[in-house]
Amino acid sequence: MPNDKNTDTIRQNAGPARPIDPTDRRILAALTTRADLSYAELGQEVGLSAPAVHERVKRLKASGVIEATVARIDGAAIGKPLLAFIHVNTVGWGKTPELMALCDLPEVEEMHSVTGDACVLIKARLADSAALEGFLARLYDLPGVSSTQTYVALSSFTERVPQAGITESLSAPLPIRRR
Amino acid sequence: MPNDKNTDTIRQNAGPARPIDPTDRRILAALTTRADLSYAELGQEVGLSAPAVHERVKRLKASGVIEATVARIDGAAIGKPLLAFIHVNTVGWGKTPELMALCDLPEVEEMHSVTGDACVLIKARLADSAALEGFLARLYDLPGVSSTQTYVALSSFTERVPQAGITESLSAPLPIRRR
DNA sequence: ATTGAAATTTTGCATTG
DNA sequence: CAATGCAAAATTTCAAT
Repeated sequence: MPNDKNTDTIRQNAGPARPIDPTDRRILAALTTRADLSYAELGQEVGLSAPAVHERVKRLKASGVIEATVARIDGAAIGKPLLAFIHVNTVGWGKTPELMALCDLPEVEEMHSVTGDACVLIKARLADSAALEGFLARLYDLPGVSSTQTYVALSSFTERVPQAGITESLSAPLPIRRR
Repeated sequence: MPNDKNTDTIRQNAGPARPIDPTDRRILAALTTRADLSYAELGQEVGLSAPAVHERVKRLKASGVIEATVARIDGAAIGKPLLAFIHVNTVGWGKTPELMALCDLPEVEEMHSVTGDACVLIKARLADSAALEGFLARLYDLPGVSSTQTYVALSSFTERVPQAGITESLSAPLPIRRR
Protein backbone atom coordinates (compact mmCIF):
# COMPACT_ATOMS: atom_id res chain seq x y z
CA MET A 1 0.00 0.00 0.00
CA PRO A 2 1.73 3.07 -1.31
CA ASN A 3 1.97 6.71 -0.96
CA ASP A 4 -1.31 8.17 -2.13
CA LYS A 5 0.02 11.62 -1.41
CA ASN A 6 -0.58 12.78 -4.95
CA THR A 7 -3.80 11.00 -5.65
CA ASP A 8 -5.73 11.56 -2.48
CA THR A 9 -8.18 14.36 -2.47
CA ILE A 10 -7.19 17.19 -0.21
CA ARG A 11 -9.70 16.90 2.59
CA GLN A 12 -8.50 15.08 5.66
CA ASN A 13 -10.98 13.87 8.24
CA ALA A 14 -14.31 14.35 6.66
CA GLY A 15 -17.33 12.63 8.10
CA PRO A 16 -17.74 9.20 6.53
CA ALA A 17 -20.15 9.92 3.73
CA ARG A 18 -20.94 6.24 3.54
CA PRO A 19 -21.21 3.76 6.39
CA ILE A 20 -18.60 1.06 6.78
CA ASP A 21 -19.94 -2.07 5.11
CA PRO A 22 -18.79 -5.65 5.68
CA THR A 23 -16.35 -5.44 2.78
CA ASP A 24 -14.74 -2.39 4.36
CA ARG A 25 -14.42 -4.33 7.60
CA ARG A 26 -12.69 -7.18 5.84
CA ILE A 27 -10.29 -4.74 4.25
CA LEU A 28 -9.59 -3.14 7.61
CA ALA A 29 -9.13 -6.51 9.27
CA ALA A 30 -6.54 -7.45 6.65
CA LEU A 31 -4.76 -4.11 6.83
CA THR A 32 -4.42 -4.13 10.63
CA THR A 33 -2.45 -7.36 10.22
CA ARG A 34 -0.54 -6.70 7.01
CA ALA A 35 -0.62 -3.22 5.59
CA ASP A 36 2.12 -3.98 3.05
CA LEU A 37 -0.14 -6.03 0.80
CA SER A 38 -0.45 -4.93 -2.80
CA TYR A 39 -3.89 -3.83 -3.89
CA ALA A 40 -4.06 -6.87 -6.12
CA GLU A 41 -3.46 -9.21 -3.16
CA LEU A 42 -5.79 -7.27 -0.92
CA GLY A 43 -8.42 -7.43 -3.62
CA GLN A 44 -8.09 -11.19 -3.81
CA GLU A 45 -8.64 -11.53 -0.09
CA VAL A 46 -11.89 -9.61 -0.16
CA GLY A 47 -13.02 -10.59 -3.63
CA LEU A 48 -12.54 -7.30 -5.42
CA SER A 49 -10.37 -5.94 -8.20
CA ALA A 50 -7.31 -3.86 -7.43
CA PRO A 51 -8.83 -0.52 -8.46
CA ALA A 52 -11.95 -1.27 -6.42
CA VAL A 53 -10.05 -1.91 -3.17
CA HIS A 54 -7.84 1.04 -3.89
CA GLU A 55 -10.90 3.25 -4.11
CA ARG A 56 -12.20 1.94 -0.79
CA VAL A 57 -8.87 2.26 0.99
CA LYS A 58 -8.63 5.82 -0.28
CA ARG A 59 -12.07 6.56 1.14
CA LEU A 60 -11.20 4.95 4.48
CA LYS A 61 -8.09 7.09 4.70
CA ALA A 62 -9.82 10.29 3.67
CA SER A 63 -12.63 9.76 6.17
CA GLY A 64 -10.13 9.18 8.96
CA VAL A 65 -11.03 5.55 9.64
CA ILE A 66 -7.48 4.59 8.69
CA GLU A 67 -5.42 7.06 10.66
CA ALA A 68 -1.99 5.96 9.51
CA THR A 69 0.14 3.06 8.38
CA VAL A 70 2.96 2.32 10.77
CA ALA A 71 5.78 -0.15 11.25
CA ARG A 72 5.56 -2.34 14.33
CA ILE A 73 9.03 -2.82 15.75
CA ASP A 74 10.36 -5.18 18.37
CA GLY A 75 10.92 -3.30 21.62
CA ALA A 76 13.64 -5.65 22.76
CA ALA A 77 15.51 -5.30 19.47
CA ILE A 78 15.84 -1.54 19.90
CA GLY A 79 17.07 -1.88 23.45
CA LYS A 80 13.80 -1.50 25.35
CA PRO A 81 12.79 -4.93 26.62
CA LEU A 82 10.98 -3.59 29.68
CA LEU A 83 7.27 -2.80 29.41
CA ALA A 84 5.57 -1.06 32.31
CA PHE A 85 2.11 0.28 33.06
CA ILE A 86 2.24 3.10 35.55
CA HIS A 87 -0.76 4.44 37.42
CA VAL A 88 -0.34 8.04 38.48
CA ASN A 89 -2.27 9.73 41.22
CA THR A 90 -2.33 13.48 41.58
CA VAL A 91 -3.62 15.99 44.05
CA GLY A 92 -6.27 18.15 42.44
CA TRP A 93 -6.75 18.16 38.70
CA GLY A 94 -4.12 15.88 37.24
CA LYS A 95 -4.04 17.08 33.64
CA THR A 96 -1.18 19.50 34.09
CA PRO A 97 0.99 20.71 31.19
CA GLU A 98 4.00 19.16 32.89
CA LEU A 99 2.39 15.74 32.92
CA MET A 100 1.17 16.11 29.34
CA ALA A 101 4.71 16.92 28.27
CA LEU A 102 5.65 13.32 29.01
CA CYS A 103 3.84 12.36 25.81
CA ASP A 104 6.85 13.66 23.90
CA LEU A 105 9.19 11.14 25.47
CA PRO A 106 9.90 8.17 23.20
CA GLU A 107 9.52 5.84 26.17
CA VAL A 108 5.88 6.83 26.63
CA GLU A 109 3.71 4.80 24.31
CA GLU A 110 0.34 5.58 25.81
CA MET A 111 -1.12 8.03 28.23
CA HIS A 112 -4.77 8.15 29.22
CA SER A 113 -6.83 9.72 31.91
CA VAL A 114 -8.92 7.00 33.46
CA THR A 115 -11.72 6.32 35.87
CA GLY A 116 -11.02 4.20 38.90
CA ASP A 117 -8.49 4.55 41.69
CA ALA A 118 -5.95 6.26 39.47
CA CYS A 119 -5.92 9.55 37.59
CA VAL A 120 -3.61 8.83 34.71
CA LEU A 121 -2.38 5.61 33.16
CA ILE A 122 0.95 5.52 31.34
CA LYS A 123 2.33 2.72 29.21
CA ALA A 124 6.10 3.02 28.90
CA ARG A 125 8.77 0.90 27.22
CA LEU A 126 12.19 1.15 28.79
CA ALA A 127 15.72 -0.16 28.63
CA ASP A 128 16.05 -1.60 32.11
CA SER A 129 15.08 -1.17 35.72
CA ALA A 130 17.47 1.77 36.06
CA ALA A 131 15.62 3.55 33.28
CA LEU A 132 12.34 2.77 35.01
CA GLU A 133 13.67 4.19 38.23
CA GLY A 134 14.74 7.31 36.41
CA PHE A 135 11.35 7.63 34.77
CA LEU A 136 9.53 7.28 38.08
CA ALA A 137 11.82 9.84 39.66
CA ARG A 138 10.96 12.22 36.89
CA LEU A 139 7.29 11.52 37.47
CA TYR A 140 7.53 12.31 41.16
CA ASP A 141 9.27 15.56 40.34
CA LEU A 142 6.17 16.82 38.58
CA PRO A 143 3.92 19.16 40.52
CA GLY A 144 0.84 17.47 41.95
CA VAL A 145 1.99 13.88 41.54
CA SER A 146 1.19 12.22 44.84
CA SER A 147 1.78 8.55 44.17
CA THR A 148 2.36 5.98 41.47
CA GLN A 149 1.86 2.28 41.11
CA THR A 150 3.84 0.29 38.57
CA TYR A 151 2.94 -2.93 36.82
CA VAL A 152 5.83 -4.50 34.95
CA ALA A 153 4.93 -6.89 32.16
CA LEU A 154 6.45 -10.34 32.63
CA SER A 155 5.19 -11.68 29.34
CA SER A 156 2.91 -10.32 26.65
CA PHE A 157 0.34 -12.69 25.22
CA THR A 158 -1.00 -10.32 22.63
CA GLU A 159 -0.28 -6.75 21.66
CA ARG A 160 -1.79 -5.19 18.58
CA VAL A 161 -3.59 -2.25 17.05
CA PRO A 162 -7.37 -1.83 17.23
CA GLN A 163 -9.01 -4.71 15.41
CA ALA A 164 -11.91 -4.28 13.03
CA GLY A 165 -13.97 -7.29 13.97
CA ILE A 166 -16.17 -8.57 11.17
CA THR A 167 -19.10 -8.48 13.55
CA GLU A 168 -20.77 -5.30 14.67
CA SER A 169 -20.96 -4.59 18.43
CA LEU A 170 -22.85 -7.64 19.58
CA SER A 171 -23.29 -6.43 23.12
CA ALA A 172 -25.33 -9.40 24.23
CA PRO A 173 -27.85 -8.57 26.94
CA LEU A 174 -26.59 -10.12 30.15
CA PRO A 175 -28.54 -13.07 31.48
CA ILE A 176 -29.55 -12.77 35.10
CA ARG A 177 -27.84 -15.42 37.11
CA ARG A 178 -29.34 -16.63 40.37
CA ARG A 179 -26.85 -17.54 43.01
CA MET B 1 6.90 0.46 1.39
CA PRO B 2 5.84 -2.50 -0.68
CA ASN B 3 5.44 -6.14 -0.59
CA ASP B 4 8.89 -7.68 -0.37
CA LYS B 5 7.35 -11.12 -0.27
CA ASN B 6 9.28 -12.33 -3.27
CA THR B 7 12.52 -10.52 -2.72
CA ASP B 8 13.15 -11.11 0.92
CA THR B 9 15.41 -13.92 1.81
CA ILE B 10 13.63 -16.81 3.41
CA ARG B 11 14.87 -16.66 6.94
CA GLN B 12 12.59 -14.89 9.37
CA ASN B 13 13.89 -13.81 12.76
CA ALA B 14 17.58 -14.28 12.52
CA GLY B 15 19.85 -12.66 15.03
CA PRO B 16 20.83 -9.18 13.89
CA ALA B 17 24.14 -9.79 12.20
CA ARG B 18 24.87 -6.11 12.57
CA PRO B 19 24.02 -3.71 15.35
CA ILE B 20 21.43 -1.02 14.76
CA ASP B 21 23.27 2.15 13.87
CA PRO B 22 21.95 5.72 14.12
CA THR B 23 20.82 5.65 10.49
CA ASP B 24 18.77 2.55 11.19
CA ARG B 25 17.18 4.33 14.13
CA ARG B 26 16.23 7.27 11.98
CA ILE B 27 14.67 4.92 9.47
CA LEU B 28 12.76 3.17 12.22
CA ALA B 29 11.63 6.45 13.72
CA ALA B 30 10.26 7.54 10.37
CA LEU B 31 8.59 4.20 9.70
CA THR B 32 6.80 4.04 13.05
CA THR B 33 5.11 7.30 12.09
CA ARG B 34 4.58 6.81 8.37
CA ALA B 35 5.24 3.40 6.92
CA ASP B 36 3.68 4.28 3.57
CA LEU B 37 6.59 6.41 2.44
CA SER B 38 8.28 5.51 -0.83
CA TYR B 39 11.89 4.46 -0.55
CA ALA B 40 12.85 7.60 -2.41
CA GLU B 41 11.12 9.78 0.21
CA LEU B 42 12.45 7.72 3.08
CA GLY B 43 15.93 7.99 1.61
CA GLN B 44 15.62 11.76 1.47
CA GLU B 45 14.68 11.92 5.13
CA VAL B 46 17.72 10.00 6.25
CA GLY B 47 20.10 11.16 3.53
CA LEU B 48 20.40 7.94 1.55
CA SER B 49 19.53 6.72 -1.92
CA ALA B 50 16.44 4.63 -2.51
CA PRO B 51 18.31 1.35 -3.04
CA ALA B 52 20.37 2.02 0.06
CA VAL B 53 17.38 2.48 2.36
CA HIS B 54 15.70 -0.43 0.70
CA GLU B 55 18.65 -2.60 1.61
CA ARG B 56 18.51 -1.47 5.23
CA VAL B 57 14.76 -1.89 5.56
CA LYS B 58 15.08 -5.38 4.13
CA ARG B 59 17.69 -6.20 6.75
CA LEU B 60 15.57 -4.75 9.53
CA LYS B 61 12.65 -6.89 8.42
CA ALA B 62 14.70 -10.04 7.99
CA SER B 63 16.29 -9.65 11.40
CA GLY B 64 12.91 -9.20 13.04
CA VAL B 65 13.40 -5.63 14.19
CA ILE B 66 10.49 -4.60 12.00
CA GLU B 67 7.85 -7.15 12.90
CA ALA B 68 5.11 -5.97 10.59
CA THR B 69 3.53 -3.01 8.90
CA VAL B 70 0.00 -2.35 10.07
CA ALA B 71 -2.82 0.12 9.56
CA ARG B 72 -3.82 2.14 12.60
CA ILE B 73 -7.56 2.60 12.61
CA ASP B 74 -9.84 4.83 14.64
CA GLY B 75 -11.60 2.79 17.31
CA ALA B 76 -14.57 5.11 17.45
CA ALA B 77 -15.02 4.97 13.68
CA ILE B 78 -15.46 1.20 13.75
CA GLY B 79 -17.96 1.36 16.58
CA LYS B 80 -15.66 0.83 19.55
CA PRO B 81 -15.26 4.17 21.31
CA LEU B 82 -14.75 2.64 24.74
CA LEU B 83 -11.21 1.82 25.86
CA ALA B 84 -10.74 -0.11 29.10
CA PHE B 85 -7.82 -1.53 31.05
CA ILE B 86 -8.85 -4.49 33.12
CA HIS B 87 -6.78 -5.97 35.91
CA VAL B 88 -7.54 -9.62 36.52
CA ASN B 89 -6.78 -11.51 39.68
CA THR B 90 -6.83 -15.27 39.82
CA VAL B 91 -6.55 -17.93 42.44
CA GLY B 92 -3.46 -20.01 41.86
CA TRP B 93 -1.58 -19.84 38.60
CA GLY B 94 -3.47 -17.44 36.38
CA LYS B 95 -2.17 -18.43 32.98
CA THR B 96 -4.96 -20.82 32.13
CA PRO B 97 -5.84 -21.84 28.57
CA GLU B 98 -9.29 -20.35 29.06
CA LEU B 99 -7.85 -16.95 29.90
CA MET B 100 -5.34 -17.15 27.06
CA ALA B 101 -8.20 -17.83 24.66
CA LEU B 102 -9.38 -14.27 25.19
CA CYS B 103 -6.50 -13.16 22.99
CA ASP B 104 -8.55 -14.31 20.01
CA LEU B 105 -11.35 -11.85 20.71
CA PRO B 106 -11.15 -8.75 18.51
CA GLU B 107 -11.97 -6.59 21.53
CA VAL B 108 -8.77 -7.65 23.28
CA GLU B 109 -5.89 -5.53 22.10
CA GLU B 110 -3.35 -6.42 24.72
CA MET B 111 -2.88 -9.04 27.38
CA HIS B 112 0.11 -9.25 29.67
CA SER B 113 1.01 -10.99 32.85
CA VAL B 114 2.32 -8.39 35.23
CA THR B 115 3.96 -7.88 38.56
CA GLY B 116 2.11 -5.92 41.22
CA ASP B 117 -1.26 -6.40 42.81
CA ALA B 118 -2.75 -7.96 39.69
CA CYS B 119 -2.01 -11.14 37.76
CA VAL B 120 -3.06 -10.23 34.25
CA LEU B 121 -3.63 -6.91 32.54
CA ILE B 122 -6.02 -6.67 29.59
CA LYS B 123 -6.52 -3.76 27.26
CA ALA B 124 -9.87 -3.98 25.52
CA ARG B 125 -11.71 -1.75 23.07
CA LEU B 126 -15.48 -2.03 23.20
CA ALA B 127 -18.68 -0.67 21.77
CA ASP B 128 -20.34 0.57 24.93
CA SER B 129 -20.83 -0.09 28.61
CA ALA B 130 -23.12 -3.01 27.84
CA ALA B 131 -20.33 -4.63 25.87
CA LEU B 132 -17.97 -3.99 28.77
CA GLU B 133 -20.43 -5.59 31.16
CA GLY B 134 -20.68 -8.60 28.88
CA PHE B 135 -16.92 -8.85 28.65
CA LEU B 136 -16.52 -8.72 32.43
CA ALA B 137 -19.22 -11.33 32.86
CA ARG B 138 -17.32 -13.56 30.50
CA LEU B 139 -14.17 -12.95 32.47
CA TYR B 140 -15.79 -13.95 35.74
CA ASP B 141 -17.04 -17.11 34.13
CA LEU B 142 -13.50 -18.32 33.63
CA PRO B 143 -12.12 -20.79 36.14
CA GLY B 144 -9.85 -19.23 38.72
CA VAL B 145 -10.79 -15.61 38.11
CA SER B 146 -11.34 -14.17 41.55
CA SER B 147 -11.67 -10.43 40.93
CA THR B 148 -11.21 -7.71 38.35
CA GLN B 149 -10.66 -4.01 38.43
CA THR B 150 -11.53 -1.85 35.46
CA TYR B 151 -10.06 1.48 34.37
CA VAL B 152 -12.03 3.19 31.64
CA ALA B 153 -10.15 5.71 29.54
CA LEU B 154 -11.77 9.14 29.59
CA SER B 155 -9.37 10.65 27.11
CA SER B 156 -6.23 9.41 25.42
CA PHE B 157 -3.32 11.84 25.21
CA THR B 158 -1.07 9.60 23.19
CA GLU B 159 -1.31 6.09 21.83
CA ARG B 160 1.28 4.70 19.48
CA VAL B 161 3.55 1.83 18.57
CA PRO B 162 7.00 1.37 20.17
CA GLN B 163 9.17 4.33 19.28
CA ALA B 164 12.76 4.00 18.16
CA GLY B 165 14.26 6.96 19.99
CA ILE B 166 17.33 8.38 18.33
CA THR B 167 19.11 8.14 21.65
CA GLU B 168 20.29 4.89 23.13
CA SER B 169 19.03 3.96 26.60
CA LEU B 170 20.23 6.93 28.59
CA SER B 171 19.34 5.47 31.95
CA ALA B 172 20.76 8.32 33.94
CA PRO B 173 22.08 7.30 37.33
CA LEU B 174 19.68 8.65 39.91
CA PRO B 175 20.93 11.46 42.10
CA ILE B 176 20.49 10.89 45.80
CA ARG B 177 18.09 13.42 47.17
CA ARG B 178 18.17 14.38 50.83
CA ARG B 179 14.79 15.08 52.31
C1' DA C 1 -16.92 -2.43 -10.08
C1' DT C 2 -14.08 -4.42 -13.87
C1' DT C 3 -10.91 -4.42 -17.66
C1' DG C 4 -6.93 -2.79 -20.02
C1' DA C 5 -3.22 0.48 -20.31
C1' DA C 6 0.00 4.32 -18.76
C1' DA C 7 2.87 6.35 -15.25
C1' DT C 8 5.53 5.59 -10.86
C1' DT C 9 7.76 2.98 -8.07
C1' DT C 10 10.19 -0.79 -6.45
C1' DT C 11 14.22 -3.53 -6.84
C1' DG C 12 18.03 -6.42 -8.62
C1' DC C 13 22.56 -5.87 -10.64
C1' DA C 14 26.78 -4.11 -12.12
C1' DT C 15 29.84 -0.41 -10.94
C1' DT C 16 32.41 2.57 -8.20
C1' DG C 17 34.46 4.91 -4.21
C1' DC D 1 31.98 -3.40 2.30
C1' DA D 2 28.37 -0.15 1.27
C1' DA D 3 26.44 3.38 -1.64
C1' DT D 4 25.24 4.85 -6.53
C1' DG D 5 23.02 4.77 -11.08
C1' DC D 6 20.73 2.23 -14.41
C1' DA D 7 17.39 -1.00 -16.15
C1' DA D 8 13.77 -4.54 -15.58
C1' DA D 9 9.72 -5.92 -13.20
C1' DA D 10 5.83 -4.98 -10.59
C1' DT D 11 2.46 -1.99 -8.77
C1' DT D 12 -0.37 1.90 -8.59
C1' DT D 13 -3.79 4.40 -10.94
C1' DC D 14 -6.33 6.46 -14.74
C1' DA D 15 -9.87 6.20 -18.38
C1' DA D 16 -13.58 3.82 -20.47
C1' DT D 17 -16.88 0.01 -20.62
